Amino acid sequence: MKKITLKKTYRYSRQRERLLAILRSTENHPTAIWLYDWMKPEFPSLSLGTVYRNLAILIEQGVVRKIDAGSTFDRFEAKTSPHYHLICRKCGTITDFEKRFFPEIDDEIRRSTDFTIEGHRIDFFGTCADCRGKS
Amino acid sequence: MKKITLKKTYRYSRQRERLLAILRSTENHPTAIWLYDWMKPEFPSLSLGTVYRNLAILIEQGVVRKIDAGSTFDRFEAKTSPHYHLICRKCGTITDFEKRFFPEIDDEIRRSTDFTIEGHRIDFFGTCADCRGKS
DNA sequence: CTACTTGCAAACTATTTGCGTTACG
DNA sequence: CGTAACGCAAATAGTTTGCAAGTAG
Repeated sequence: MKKITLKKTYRYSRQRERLLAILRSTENHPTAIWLYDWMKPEFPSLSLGTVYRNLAILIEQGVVRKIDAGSTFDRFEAKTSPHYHLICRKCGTITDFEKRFFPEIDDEIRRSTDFTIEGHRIDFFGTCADCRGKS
Repeated sequence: MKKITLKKTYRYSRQRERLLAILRSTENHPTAIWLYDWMKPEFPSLSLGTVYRNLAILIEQGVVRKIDAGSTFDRFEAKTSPHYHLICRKCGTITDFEKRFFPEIDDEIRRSTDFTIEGHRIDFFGTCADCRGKS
């Protein structure tokens, strides 16, 4: 009696296509407004609501991920390979760290808890090279 | 020419003392309102602003930590030993996972980046035992 | 005494939503 | 054509803040 995950279909939208393209082409981990400002010249009548609605859809599709970095606002990234984040406490910059040292970590936890683990996140907090110099 | 970390002193407050005591005595990872509701009987004129202000102070003192669990609201915990979180995607419950499998992880990253690492967090996402049964 | 903390209420801000219009399929 | 997606603006919701009054040191 297992429930089949229903595969919702979404209609094509130029705005959403562009949104994903931008997310995929940037090294940043943009906020909603950053994305909005970036798209605005191309879509003069774009609204923030549309950005948020499409981000939600892309997240549901599993191609975009929301990041909680302790800020008051959300950041987003196009989901690619698993990676970790280096979050600077001074300037808030998030840098990806591609190499995976601990691919076996999920299994390790699975063995010792009664929790169905789908994935994990590892974030490192500290000071980035740029900020270290500053007083 | 290194800047000395200034040690700000805080005046005693019954509300703050109680707040910390509650945070330390609970297994939950409470929200601000949960704490507010819990304290209200003892401090009938308590305001939410006071809860938030004191949480900020306790965080600055390093005895309380804010948790980003993907919700729209913040959760808090009294900082004790380092541990990981199991976050249930269905009910939002956060369970502590005390055992540390990877104490050496910070050093491992330090060796390969130009980032001053102060600490890290590891959160696991999935479904808790209670929610697994539900359709 | 004096200045940190509180309670109250108003302000803020990021995000969400209702509604009439546009446009994909 | 039917209905998902849009733009717009108003609504939410969690958190922060200004100010007058209370209180620790």
